[in-house]
Amino acid sequence: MEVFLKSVAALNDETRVLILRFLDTYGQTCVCDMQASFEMIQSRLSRHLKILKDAGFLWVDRKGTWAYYSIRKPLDRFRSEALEEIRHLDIVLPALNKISQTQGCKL
Amino acid sequence: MEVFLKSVAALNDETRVLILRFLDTYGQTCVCDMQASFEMIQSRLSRHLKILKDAGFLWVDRKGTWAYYSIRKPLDRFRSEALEEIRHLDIVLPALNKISQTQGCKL
DNA sequence: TCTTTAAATCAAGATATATTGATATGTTTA
DNA sequence: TAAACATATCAATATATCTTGATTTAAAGA
Repeated sequence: MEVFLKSVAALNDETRVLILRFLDTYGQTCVCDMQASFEMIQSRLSRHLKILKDAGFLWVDRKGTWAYYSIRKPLDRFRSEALEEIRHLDIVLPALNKISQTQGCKL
Repeated sequence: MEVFLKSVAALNDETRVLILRFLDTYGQTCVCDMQASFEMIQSRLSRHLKILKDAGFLWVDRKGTWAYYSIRKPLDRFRSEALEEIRHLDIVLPALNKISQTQGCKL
């Protein structure tokens, strides 16, 4: 029950659904590029990423001070069904703003 | 997005997960039997049933003053996957206490 | 080692959701 | 039509979650 409710709680927020859709669309992305793309303040984004990670949806790859998040694979059945549902939602996704490649992550 | 989040929000509560499992296990049940089975105060149960119904998980059949709730069929893909997941959770379900058949719903 | 940078965590306030007890609605029966 | 009953809704409080800004951690480079 705990694990199921944790997955559901993670899905129960529009911001996190957008993040899942974003990562599903653009693939592995570093935190600062997500910050720039979503124009979201760092602590807020970080918190949502943690919740999604702790609920088993995301994987983090750390390189130095940078953190690259991606959809965890494989997802179990329920989580991948949720993702499939999210994939078909009519959402306006922000463009991928890869500031990391140009000016670095000075935000 | 709205509809998806409404489904997810409905699932995001242990009591409601129990109710879904209960109705999936025992089939259509009247409110007062659920009250008796869960030993739950009436307004609380009624609220949770409404949330599940409004989220598309339940169907209500009214006969006079009585209301019989059941899992709505057919469920769409995401909702039925959620139900399938709930079906496999390790839950201690209360026994079905059919007070409606013996003393009526005097609670 | 000191500074800079990226990310995570913390604390406070704002917002949303759950619970309870009281009241309202609507149907049946006396 | 009045009373009893099953269920729904409301109002107040309690609890949980989200947002923000500040602080902390940890890695890299000067």
